[in-house]
Amino acid sequence: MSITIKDIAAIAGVSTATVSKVLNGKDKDISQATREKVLKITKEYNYVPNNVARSLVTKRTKTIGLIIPDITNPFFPEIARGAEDKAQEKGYSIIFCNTDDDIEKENKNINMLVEKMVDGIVLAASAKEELNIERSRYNSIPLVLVDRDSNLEGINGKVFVNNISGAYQAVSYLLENNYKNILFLSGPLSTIPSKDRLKGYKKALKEKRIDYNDELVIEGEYKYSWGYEIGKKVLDSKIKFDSVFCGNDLIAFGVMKSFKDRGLNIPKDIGIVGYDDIYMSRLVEPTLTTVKQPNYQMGYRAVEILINIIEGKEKIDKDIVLETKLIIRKSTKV
Amino acid sequence: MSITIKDIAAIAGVSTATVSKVLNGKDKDISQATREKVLKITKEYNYVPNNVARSLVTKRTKTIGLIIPDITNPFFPEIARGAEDKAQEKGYSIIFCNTDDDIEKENKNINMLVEKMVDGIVLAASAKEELNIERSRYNSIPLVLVDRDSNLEGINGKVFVNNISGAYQAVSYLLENNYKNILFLSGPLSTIPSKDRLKGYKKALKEKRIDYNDELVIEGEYKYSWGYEIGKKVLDSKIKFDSVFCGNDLIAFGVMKSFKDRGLNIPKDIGIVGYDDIYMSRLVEPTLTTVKQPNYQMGYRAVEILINIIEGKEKIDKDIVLETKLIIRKSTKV
DNA sequence: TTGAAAGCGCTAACAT
DNA sequence: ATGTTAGCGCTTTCAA
Repeated sequence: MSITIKDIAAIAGVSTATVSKVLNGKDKDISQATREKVLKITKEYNYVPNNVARSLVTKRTKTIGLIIPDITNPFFPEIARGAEDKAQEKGYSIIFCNTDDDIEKENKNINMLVEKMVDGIVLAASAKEELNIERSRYNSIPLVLVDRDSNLEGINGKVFVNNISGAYQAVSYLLENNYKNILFLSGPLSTIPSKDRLKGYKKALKEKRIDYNDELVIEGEYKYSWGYEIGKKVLDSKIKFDSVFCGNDLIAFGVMKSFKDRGLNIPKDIGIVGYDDIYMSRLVEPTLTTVKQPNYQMGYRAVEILINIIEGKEKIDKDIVLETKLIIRKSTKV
Repeated sequence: MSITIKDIAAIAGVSTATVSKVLNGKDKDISQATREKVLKITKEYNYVPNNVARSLVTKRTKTIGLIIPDITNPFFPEIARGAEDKAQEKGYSIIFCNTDDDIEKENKNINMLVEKMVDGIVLAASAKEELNIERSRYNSIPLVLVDRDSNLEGINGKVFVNNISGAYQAVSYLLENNYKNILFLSGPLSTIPSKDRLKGYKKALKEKRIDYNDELVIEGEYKYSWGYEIGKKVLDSKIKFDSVFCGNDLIAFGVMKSFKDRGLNIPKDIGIVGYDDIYMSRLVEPTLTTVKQPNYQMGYRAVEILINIIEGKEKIDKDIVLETKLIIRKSTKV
């Protein structure tokens, strides 16, 4: 098919070993003359190294697997981008797989990656906690978790974001700006991040010596539609509140819409804070105060750790917790 | 390290050829007994096939490269997802790379993919038209273009969307609903899709026997901020219009905001149509009438064609043009 | 400074 | 029904 190292060697009148050496920069003791000759032929014949052959002997594919639930969910592209940037920087490439939070797909993907001999895997685990592929199948390959925890064995690193302090920041800010009764519209409390946000909410209250009132915490879904419905309901109920902390931005948008429909003014009548800082948050009316997660950083750091492990620079397992940032906009009054 | 086909063969007391045959289902003439024996050992020892060794001999990596400008741009995740779904369906995996519309990165990525011996490449070309990596470097590997055209040589397939009819649909709809003077806020007219949308705009006018007035076409950027600024300007100008067709949804959001700031009612005073149907379009107030592009389909079909070429099922080069769909919401009156 | 040779783990004729 | 053998294209001792 295409030209190989053997052809180059023949043309140059040297051995394949020599060609390999100059091509890999292991040419300390190769004469300048042959080096140049080889390089010239290489160019001339448009030689393309075959990395699968190389991988077979070096046992390194220079590729890493990235498993996420769904690239279509606005939360993940930034993670993927961060991961790819770091990988590219280090000469690695990324195979990516979507799992749709489906354990079966997740296992299938892991298997495929292992068979493709990836050097490591970054996994944003499925929300379901039941996952339990026999880790023995791929025990030797480094695995770092991103965003979500998992009960998988043999995890070599974790990069999460501090959801407790994220919620804490948001709620404290509300409290400091004279909002007293903060409704918390949470996503499903089955996941750790959701639970942590609730913890942060409580922590902020406690610090300001405000009693926790569980009537003010409502569990729902991370969806616009739920925000919209619950917004109406809550207005019709006897629950007293002057502000809302939402589990994510979509819920916030939904709530906002339902409040505006009822003629309420945001932030004058009710303050609203979201979570995620998705692109839309700066476009809605009023613009949304929200908690920004360092998604790009998560992907980037995860791959960084992974490559360090792969290349033996990192000895011990490593856990990293990234901090969130409160983005203050117009849906809260100061 | 881990167990190989040779080990399995030794344990089972058969040859590697036999093991290979049963593992690959080429076992028509293998006795049931040995088949079972091999399979059992395979399970027992947790054998994982080494795909790089396999690829070296079969010359198939079962992986394809996906090159896009930026997964972080809301336009691309759907394409990526469609591509991955089709790939997975066919037992392929996807290596993905971001180019940031940077020719150099694009070339670097293509080279990397070629060296990794991918079976084919799906490319959403950079917006810049100058691209011209020597196609000879990877002449043999199938390449299909998605979304954007390119002057690359040796392209084996193209999957685009019909921007002419997309714009035509939008503008015709406006015209049919008694809007007379349609402002077209276009993105940069240097790209084919933008040019095509202008063509569609003109075509719709012509069909309704309305004279084209170039004062009503303004070229700008595909950004919220540009939409916002131009919206104000246009209101201050003497340009007469009763509706706006926007090059994309972001522009539409910007325009909408500037009009609402001036106390105009949408759609009563002015109708607005966007392009892309990004997630936000259904959340803004009023919800946005817009043109939906079949992005998922684009990715899906591109990989479908690519795999057909790879597997020799497709002989001739193939071009596909997908149709858009007008999503009617509340930013236009009926 | 260079080369011979072994081998990475697997597949695929071709024998038997 | 099973095994022998020759590679795939490359890297890497080790020897020259």
